[in-house]
Amino acid sequence: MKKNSSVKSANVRIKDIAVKANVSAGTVDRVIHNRGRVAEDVKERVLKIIKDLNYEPNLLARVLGSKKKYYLAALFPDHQYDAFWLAPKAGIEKAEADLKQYGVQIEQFVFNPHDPDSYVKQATELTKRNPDGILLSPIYYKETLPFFEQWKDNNIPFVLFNTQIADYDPLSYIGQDSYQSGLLAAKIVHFGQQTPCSVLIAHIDEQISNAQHLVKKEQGFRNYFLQNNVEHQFNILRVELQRSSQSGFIRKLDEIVDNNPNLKHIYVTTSQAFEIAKYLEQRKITGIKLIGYDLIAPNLHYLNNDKISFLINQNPKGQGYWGIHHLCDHLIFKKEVPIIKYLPLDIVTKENLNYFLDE
Amino acid sequence: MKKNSSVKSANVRIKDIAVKANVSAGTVDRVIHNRGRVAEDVKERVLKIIKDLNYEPNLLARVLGSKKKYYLAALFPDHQYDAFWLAPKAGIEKAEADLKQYGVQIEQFVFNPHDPDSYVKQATELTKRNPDGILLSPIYYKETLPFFEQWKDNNIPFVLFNTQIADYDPLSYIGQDSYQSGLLAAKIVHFGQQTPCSVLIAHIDEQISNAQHLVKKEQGFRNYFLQNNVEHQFNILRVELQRSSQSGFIRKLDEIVDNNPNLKHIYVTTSQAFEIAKYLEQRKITGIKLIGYDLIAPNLHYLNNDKISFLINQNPKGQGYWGIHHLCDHLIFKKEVPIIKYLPLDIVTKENLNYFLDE
DNA sequence: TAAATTTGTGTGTCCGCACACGCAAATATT
DNA sequence: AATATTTGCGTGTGCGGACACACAAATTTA
Repeated sequence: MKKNSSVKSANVRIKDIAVKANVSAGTVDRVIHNRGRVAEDVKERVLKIIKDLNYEPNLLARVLGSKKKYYLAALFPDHQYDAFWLAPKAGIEKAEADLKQYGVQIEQFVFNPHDPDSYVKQATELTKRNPDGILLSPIYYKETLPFFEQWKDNNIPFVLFNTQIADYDPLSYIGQDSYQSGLLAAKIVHFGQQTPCSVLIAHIDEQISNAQHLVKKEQGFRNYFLQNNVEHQFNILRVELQRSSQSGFIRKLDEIVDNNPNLKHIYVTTSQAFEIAKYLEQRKITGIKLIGYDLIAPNLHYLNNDKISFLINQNPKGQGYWGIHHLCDHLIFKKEVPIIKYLPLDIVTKENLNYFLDE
Repeated sequence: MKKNSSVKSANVRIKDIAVKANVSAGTVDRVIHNRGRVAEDVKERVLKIIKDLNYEPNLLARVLGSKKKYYLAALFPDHQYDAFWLAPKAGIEKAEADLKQYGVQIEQFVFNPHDPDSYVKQATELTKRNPDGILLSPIYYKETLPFFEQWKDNNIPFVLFNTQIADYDPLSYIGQDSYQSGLLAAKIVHFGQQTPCSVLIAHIDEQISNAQHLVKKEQGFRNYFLQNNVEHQFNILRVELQRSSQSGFIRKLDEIVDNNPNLKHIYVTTSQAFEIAKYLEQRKITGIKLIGYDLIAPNLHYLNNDKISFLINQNPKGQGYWGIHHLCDHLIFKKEVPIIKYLPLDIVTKENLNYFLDE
């Protein structure tokens, strides 16, 4: 019974529906696509049969028959400024290759992540192209909103990744759960530390004010100790560092290290853990364990060195890949798309690094 | 230049080749499929043009046009005996849904993992069905070889997962890198332990003799300490336990615990970490940290309890999923398939568990 | 040398769907 | 009442490729 219905459903064609409804294929087609020009009673009859027979259109034939091309646009920072962005780019390109057969073509718009004007300029350019769908990492909140509004008016679906902005309901958000990753980092620290000690949270190279995700990471990190009733064992410090000021960077660290002989762990909330590793190496400090983010080359160097214990990774390649796929699921395959998709928080260490490097 | 060639290649059709070669589409078709009946010089001319134009067949049209159906078979243990197998099963079914459009249909053959006869029986049944491709977890070495031979003779590609047998070169192997996962477990133990202590390796419910992967896990685990020159800090014990003998199970553990007051970590090489957790809970022993494998329900219970610190997971759902995909890449899409594909070794803890549960 | 095969090639139909077009009947406009 | 428009429906072609078939020319066989 059950078996038959599911097996059969794969083979129901428009023609079958037409026969059963005593109309022509064209009429069924008009019903399916809501093109009008169908008598109300006939329409309902057809609709009922479609439902009864569990009709599922053959996507291959659909795509082949409609010669429609889909132009998608992707907006994200130039990897020249931050190697992190190589990964989403690769994911986007992989998705493009996967979906080429379906008439998908993607144009990339990259901008300087330190320059809002560059962002706006690229977003404007992108909008002019009037793509069928947009994938973007909206790192500038204020600057982004007008574009959201415009896209919404033009009915262009857009998917966000890496940075979330909930206004103007995007089709979907793909990315990191910053709070949770803070919790996770704390768990690792806790596991690695039985005796009381100091722990430093280091925010590097981003203005906290403009980076909500750093705040959330810190909250998650701190809350872990509270939730597990071990806050008395951990003296939590924090610091904001800028790489641009080399001397300030070192001075601040020196001060912290000198004043906290019991410092055992540093949690770097950005991808710049390698800067701390470099510092520790230069100062010949051992016994401080490092946890950071992102599998970029300088981090990997220190991970393989055992100077960095763990890197937390949230599949940046997958973010690009799934972002494009979500757009296509919506546009081409008319599938439901989850409003939010968090990719797994991977704990990466020297011993399992390999598996995360390619795919 | 480069740009043009890649953009254009998407649109080369058989017809275009035919025109350029001054032959009909049928002839080009015969060349492409090596159906013979083409003059040698014409064949070479066509082949050259195909290459020059960078022709890539439109897969959608291909699948649509050839009404060929692909019957695949999957052979793996019944999840009734070990919940682990629910995951590969789910992956296989997901792949089936993905590939249904391409005419793929999969039949599952499940067996009792404790009974070689059951394995052989199902494998025989499967072979009778003469599928176009086979995905299997060949947990019985000796019993498997004759089937490999038979399939090889019949030119039926087969993909292995979870358990590797290199003889008779399968199309591909997908699964775990046991040695590496042993290393990883040791890394975690090492990170969590600054002072000298005892560590127990527990093999539960499998005869070591028949389970090469357990041996490899143990090797990896031990070698970590050697490679990092910390073997003197860790007193490594080992034990083989059988759940079938409840009293023996407890007696052996009691003995070890009593004789090793400094025991701080237990590494369970199978999915039965929960049994140890249960034991520790009953004996009200705290201060011993547990690392195990696989996200099965009883393990998750103790993971959420903080009785198990970490579970190592090698995406069992993905194993089923990718296994089927590899078969189809080979059979349908004529793509190169990697001979070996290790899925990421995930370190799972209470704090990132959610991400690994569905996808 | 005539008949039977074997090459080599082109043509046509189908796969399931999208979409344009054609056309009669019903309805609206003047 | 004659004409114009709209509604409701069917037909036909194309998407790119697979495959069956037809058929002339080249070869083989008798």
